[in-house]
Amino acid sequence: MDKKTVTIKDIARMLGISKSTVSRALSGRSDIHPETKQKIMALANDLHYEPNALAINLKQQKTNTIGVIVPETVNRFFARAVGGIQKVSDMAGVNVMICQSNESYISEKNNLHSLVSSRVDGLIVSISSETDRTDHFKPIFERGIPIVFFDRICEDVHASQVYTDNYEIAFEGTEHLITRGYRRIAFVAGPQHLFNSRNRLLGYLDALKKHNLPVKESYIIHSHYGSGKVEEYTRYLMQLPQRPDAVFAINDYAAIEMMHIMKKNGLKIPDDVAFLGFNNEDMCRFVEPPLSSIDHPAHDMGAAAAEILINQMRHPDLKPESRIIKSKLVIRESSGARLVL
Amino acid sequence: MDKKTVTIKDIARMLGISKSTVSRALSGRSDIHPETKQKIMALANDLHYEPNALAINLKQQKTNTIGVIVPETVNRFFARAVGGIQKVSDMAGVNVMICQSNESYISEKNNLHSLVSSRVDGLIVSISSETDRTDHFKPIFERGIPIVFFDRICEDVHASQVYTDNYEIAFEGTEHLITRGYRRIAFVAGPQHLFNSRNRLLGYLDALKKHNLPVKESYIIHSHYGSGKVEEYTRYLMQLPQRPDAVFAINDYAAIEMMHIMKKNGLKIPDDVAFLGFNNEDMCRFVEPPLSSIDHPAHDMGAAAAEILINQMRHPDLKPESRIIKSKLVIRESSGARLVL
DNA sequence: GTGAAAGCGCTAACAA
DNA sequence: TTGTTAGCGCTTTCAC
Repeated sequence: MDKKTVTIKDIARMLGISKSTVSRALSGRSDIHPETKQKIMALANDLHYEPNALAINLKQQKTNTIGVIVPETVNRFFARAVGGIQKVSDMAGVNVMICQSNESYISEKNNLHSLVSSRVDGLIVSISSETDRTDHFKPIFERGIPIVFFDRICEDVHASQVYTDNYEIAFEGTEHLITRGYRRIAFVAGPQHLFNSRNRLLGYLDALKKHNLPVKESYIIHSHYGSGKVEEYTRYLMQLPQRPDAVFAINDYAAIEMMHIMKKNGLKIPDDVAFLGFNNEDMCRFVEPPLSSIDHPAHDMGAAAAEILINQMRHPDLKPESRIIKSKLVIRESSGARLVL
Repeated sequence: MDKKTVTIKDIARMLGISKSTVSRALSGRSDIHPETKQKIMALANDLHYEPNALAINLKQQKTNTIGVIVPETVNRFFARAVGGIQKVSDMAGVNVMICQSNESYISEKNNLHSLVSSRVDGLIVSISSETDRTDHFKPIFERGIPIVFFDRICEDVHASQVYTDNYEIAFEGTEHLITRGYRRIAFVAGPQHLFNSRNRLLGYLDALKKHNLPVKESYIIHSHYGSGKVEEYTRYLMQLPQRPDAVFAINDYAAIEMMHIMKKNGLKIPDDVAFLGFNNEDMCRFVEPPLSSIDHPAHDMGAAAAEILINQMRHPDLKPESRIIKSKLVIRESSGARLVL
């Protein structure tokens, strides 16, 4: 069954010419007789010749490929970001290799080495929630492989970065809840070694301060992404002597599940408890009541990251670039009803 | 900046030994002096040596990598399937390259050639909704590269297949609606050149027949995946002289959006209209009322596909294998309330 | 236990 | 316009 794969050598032999001529024809060089080229192309086609990218890339010392490491694409934020990366890359004619760290430091490291071994020309990375050190990226970046971190960025590597205005939008979201009359605002925070999570928490805290509201440690939940502990957190919040009257959650999944549980326990949304999520998933529109959320422009972030990276791959002495993409507060009914006091 | 990448040759020179010895040490051969090995490993580590996978794979004539082509990972079914593929592959120590066709035939073809060019040792594919011919797979499969199609399989290529009991589960779902007392059951079908869609439609039709219900063409919507036309379909169904009293939809997104629109138009779910979706997305639990759905075991399908493929990569003369994974009807309130007549 | 040499498939000087 | 040759980084016989 395993018909030997056909190479330029085979084509050359069959046509009684040299393999350089075949190579020239196949790679669209001009200095070749039209007729010869014709014959070569025809035969290549007949034989279903597929160029060996390994050989080409080895020879060229570049792969025209960018490596992508994201936590996981079941998280639609990252799926959409990858979509943005691929769109821009396709336009530019560069290939993309996607890896998932599954939120694991060790997988992230493995992915990284595997991509570098495959000699990708650049990297786009959003670090795993477990990753709290950066020694794996440094030597690679210092060797001159351009890296663009996005969303979950790596602060102490002096590479390019694409992220959102976390602080500002968390501030704005919190302030929105406050002006709607909510006073006991709980915050479901992400891991604090992540730049994003830290800044969002800061925005929340500063908004409280600005409005002279007390900061209560008991209202701040330090969650891990996808920890499956939402039910536990909800129960905890509901049994507090002073139950919160609003929840600002690190992502929509947590917000929606929490809202669902509270509803089942007889709480009215948003009269008893308001909700505000993060990411503005499609589902926000369809839950009852529709969930207010922060529109986190995943696709644009991916696209921006790819733009920056491809640019750097083509102009290696460009300085690293930071780009901030604005997110947007989308107000729906889950935080919309209570009157201003 | 661009410190030249270090190769075994560099290490050999620096240590005053031959590159074959370095190679032997690095690839964990036993016939090497412990002390020499020690020195080599230490230096490799210091220099952050990264083996060149291109060179290794070119030499070995294999890459220990499987190529995956899925329509799109923003579709969580495929994201979860990829998760299953990666889990099994990781365990087996093989690499995975993921491509997305974005439901486009031409992208699928490009992905395919790019993966073959990269000399993947096998392929796992779920074809795009646009793909209605198979000439691109045939020559590749015939050359001896093992392929496993999953979910959206390619019938006329005699490769391995992993799919669900589409006919049976659609039959069961339809029958469930019938026994709950629904009589005018609309069906949102997928593209009919897809094996899945065709069998699901058959299951629906046969269930109607078994219960002596008339088949109405006007109740069958031929949709495309992700067509963004749900609103149009919904309006169409609602204005029918005999409005359907149940909708069985090709996926949960369509079902949820449709349900949402009908609710806004004053219809009671499930009293006026029942809903049944496909895929059992997490969100089914959180919408109002919770959506009944077909649990489509995405992760398991991916895992099975990877198992079969890896097996075939290791034992090239194995026959293609077909595996059917059972799906499951999950009944929730959206189809649960009406009494049996 | 180690080295020399050939070759994986391809491209790119350089010659002719 | 075409052929010859060297070499990308690595593994793997075959000698020693």
